[in-house]
Amino acid sequence: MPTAQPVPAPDATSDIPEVASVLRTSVMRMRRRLANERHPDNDLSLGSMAVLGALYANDEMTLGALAGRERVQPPSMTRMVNFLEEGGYVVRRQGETDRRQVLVSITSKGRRTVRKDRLSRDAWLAQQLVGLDADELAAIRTAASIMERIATS
Amino acid sequence: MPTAQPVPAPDATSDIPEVASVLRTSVMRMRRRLANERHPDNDLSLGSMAVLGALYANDEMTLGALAGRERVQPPSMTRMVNFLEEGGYVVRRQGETDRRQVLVSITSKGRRTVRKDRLSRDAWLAQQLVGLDADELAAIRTAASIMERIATS
DNA sequence: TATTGTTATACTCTATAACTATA
DNA sequence: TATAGTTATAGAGTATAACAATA
Repeated sequence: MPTAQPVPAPDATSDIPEVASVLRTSVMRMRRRLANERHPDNDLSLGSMAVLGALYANDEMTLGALAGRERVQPPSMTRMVNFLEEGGYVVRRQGETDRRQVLVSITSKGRRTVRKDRLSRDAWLAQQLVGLDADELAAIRTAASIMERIATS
Repeated sequence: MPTAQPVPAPDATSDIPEVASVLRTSVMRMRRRLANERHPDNDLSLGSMAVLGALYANDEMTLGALAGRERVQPPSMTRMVNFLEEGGYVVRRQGETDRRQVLVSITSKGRRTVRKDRLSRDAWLAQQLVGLDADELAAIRTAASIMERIATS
């Protein structure tokens, strides 16, 4: 029998498959729930709002950059930008140095929408988070950051 | 000027809107990435695999219970079960006490598929988690558990 | 020739409404 | 009448393939 030893550091590696599994499952269910809970007075899809959010932060992006950032194919981004442009949330202009490019920028209506909706569009989720303690919020923040890195890697 | 005081305990509540926002965003992107990264030799959708996983754990469930668990409407679950049944992964039988019910159970092929795929289907995600330390894995576990609770609430 | 974006088309997943069978 | 599940149908979101414009 081996001599008693300090408890070995938990082998984090051995947990990885299980963590991957629970993470994947919870992400799938969470996403569906989020899609169901979006605010009825906002006719923008979650995807469109994400695009608008990116433009809120970056002012002007090429369509390709938006597609890359949101991890959709260019035709999908064309559709989203069409929709946002029809609603007056963004404008297109032709690239100057490279005229194949389409530069998309957010309008003042788009900015207003982002600000107004940031208050309300996370309201449901925020409500679900009420009651969590600081450690739990920190865990979510850490996990979200890791997911973001994985999703955009 | 007020006397210097100990740093106040961070007001976790004030962080909630921001945490909600980053969580929502990361879930959306992560889900899309997961959908893109599923293993090519597995023709079962992520949703079908989740159903099979539930049946692996529970042996036999009604179609309604499966729909409730996966948070889809009954017609959607009918489709998934049809698909799984055609593939020989599950079988239907009529409820005994209530003959309106459809009891769905997993076949040995389904069990084999779950076992085999549990090893491979999370492989991509697990690979992304390699290198995380124990605290980070714990954070993901905590966050996943909270997401699961929220999504099924 | 290669790249950026668009158009045409089709597929997957999900929902609602109407229906059947059973309670 | 109410409930469990199915069928019919439609909508949202995404993809691939083919194309146009530009580099």
